[in-house]
Amino acid sequence: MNRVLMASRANLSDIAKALGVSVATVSNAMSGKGRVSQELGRAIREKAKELGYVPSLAGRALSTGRSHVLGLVLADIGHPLFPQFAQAIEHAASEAGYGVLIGDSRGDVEAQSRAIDRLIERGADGIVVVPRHGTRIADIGRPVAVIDSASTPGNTVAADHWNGGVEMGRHLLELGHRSIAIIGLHSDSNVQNDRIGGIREAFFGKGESRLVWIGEMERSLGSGCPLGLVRLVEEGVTAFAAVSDLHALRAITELQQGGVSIPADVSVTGFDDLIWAGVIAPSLTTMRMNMERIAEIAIADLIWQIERLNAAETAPALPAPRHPGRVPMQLIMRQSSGPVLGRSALGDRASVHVRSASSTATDPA
Amino acid sequence: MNRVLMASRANLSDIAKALGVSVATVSNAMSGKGRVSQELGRAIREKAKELGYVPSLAGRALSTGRSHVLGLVLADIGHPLFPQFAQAIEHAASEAGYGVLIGDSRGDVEAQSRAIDRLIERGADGIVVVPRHGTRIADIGRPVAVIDSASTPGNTVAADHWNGGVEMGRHLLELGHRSIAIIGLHSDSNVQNDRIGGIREAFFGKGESRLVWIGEMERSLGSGCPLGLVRLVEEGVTAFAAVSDLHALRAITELQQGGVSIPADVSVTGFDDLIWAGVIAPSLTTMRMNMERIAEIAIADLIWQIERLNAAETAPALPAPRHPGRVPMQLIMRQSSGPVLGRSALGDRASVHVRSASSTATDPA
DNA sequence: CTGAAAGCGCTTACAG
DNA sequence: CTGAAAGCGCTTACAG
Repeated sequence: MNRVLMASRANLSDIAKALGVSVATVSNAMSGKGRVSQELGRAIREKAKELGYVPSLAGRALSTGRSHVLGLVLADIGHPLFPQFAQAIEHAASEAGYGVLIGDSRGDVEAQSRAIDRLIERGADGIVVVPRHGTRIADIGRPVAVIDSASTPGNTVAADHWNGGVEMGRHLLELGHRSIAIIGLHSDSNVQNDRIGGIREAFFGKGESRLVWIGEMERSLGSGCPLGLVRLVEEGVTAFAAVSDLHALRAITELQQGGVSIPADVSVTGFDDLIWAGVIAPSLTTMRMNMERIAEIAIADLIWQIERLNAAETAPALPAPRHPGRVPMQLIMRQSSGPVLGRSALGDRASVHVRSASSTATDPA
Repeated sequence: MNRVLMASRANLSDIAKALGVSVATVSNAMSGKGRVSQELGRAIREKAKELGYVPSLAGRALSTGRSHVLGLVLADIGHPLFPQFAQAIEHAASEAGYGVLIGDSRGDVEAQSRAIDRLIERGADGIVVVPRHGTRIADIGRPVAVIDSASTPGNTVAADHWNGGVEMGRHLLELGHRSIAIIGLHSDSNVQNDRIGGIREAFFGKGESRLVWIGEMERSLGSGCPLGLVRLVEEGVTAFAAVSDLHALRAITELQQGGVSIPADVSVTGFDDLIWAGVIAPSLTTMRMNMERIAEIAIADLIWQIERLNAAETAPALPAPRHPGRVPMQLIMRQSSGPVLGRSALGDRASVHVRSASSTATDPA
């Protein structure tokens, strides 16, 4: 019989009975709200531990109207950055006593709203959204924290992509590069636009930068098509600044396959410090977001919104949390970016080694 | 006043009042359980829609003792495979009416149990675990589905890693390869061991395969160290079969940097079809898991366990779901693996091009 | 076919 | 400082 009791979880009422007090008192003691005498409080907590008491979130949720669960919606859960986000958000939320429910919009804009709706129906108190490029989050009648870029209207917090771009540009300038190609996917991403804007700002008046849009090339040549980077090298480009490590990886392999050596012949840099950045050869110089900090701020902001909602007119308005909307990025210098060497002869050298896969690339126009 | 009512969500009681019936009947009509007359049922559902009724999961959870939330715990949420898992699990769970709460064990074995505990405290009805290499999941007194490898005790469902290995081995044999190197991380992963075992089985008596353990090399040379693959090519290896696309990527870049051309000089293959497999140059031949199917089966099994728990002695025992513990993998042939060409001269050719980063690699012993 | 009632586990004013 | 009571929204036997 004892076993039977052990099997089903103890609840407040069990503790109350065991101690001959009321559940209200037990509840107060556990939450530290209503004042309970020191000794009774201690006795209750002890008994709770003894019985292996675990509060029922469902019961609490029902009476407080708050689930202590947050939703996390990403434009594309399949994106290689998702793990970093998920890990950081989960950690920050967990520290604050919240669980994280995932929603997937599979890269589909319309599905994004449905994912958010589902999360809300599931009772999420608030939602963290890393929106799809060019999407605007509608008012969903519940707290939302948007992580995108400072230039996105309604953005809550994000890495300082623009300045990250500036720093990356400066890094390349310091290495002696004066003609670079910036590689992006498409122009409707605020994050990419900011990074690109920053790089160009750094180069303004000090060197020239041209743009390679992968998305456009793929639209005509098909996914995974060569980007024609070797030709750019022949034209004098000495560095490729990709706005994502994924594109940087693509550039590195295409260049290597074309016989261009990195960083001896050209430099390549990326963004985000994705999983492979440290292990490919050469290892990739990249610009990393401070996910921990971003997640912390997003969660703090969300929780503030949630609590303000609960406080309503009762308490004096909670002061809005002061936080920077932009969190600095960090340059991780690795092997793929190096000083400009004697590259004048490179054009010839590269063309000699060019092999089919990349040499057949049409113009990067 | 109408607005006020709209603002706070409608509940069963609102519907009941509006129609002059009892909440029990409304509940029955909505769930389709107790029999309710056709017309009343229709009227109720109509009114529910009109009022924008969204059931309260908290209320339901409290009365049924089931949260309809599942936990997803991965050894390492930072693993590049996590997005695939998360997406597939989220989808399958969502189809079955369950939400997915994420837990992160940050690659730490002990943290894995704590992550599971936290998820349970949050009320998860069951847990999907993709365990850390070499970990055994303790009985947590709640339904669990383990996704690892068929050779893991207690495994619920997984890709057929062994056979995937066999198929990959055959693919390489068909291309004419007779001497290959298999690249793995470390030997305490069942998944890796199965994949390796399969490849070796295919090669048994038909060619030779040697093993490169990245983990061991890194322990002595540091993370991201060169793997000495060019030397292996000089010794006659014509193909590298990595048990993960991450290692394949490392191999490809190291070989390319060393002046070895892929697939003209050697073939490289991977596993998992990670995000970059299709876009690097050359694109990567790999073996893909059927995540959708695996997730479906894991979720179905989990839900069966959950329902059996509820049914208890009442109903006749639910028949256990019949499912294959091993889901076939699929070979994705891309450019990185090709037929063996005249490679006799390769040894010299490669050594000529070798550059510092990889040429200084010590023995892969 | 429909409804009254109890209960899931917790919190929160309100009395004492 | 402590407790009795109501209520959060739903479900589930059990009557009618």
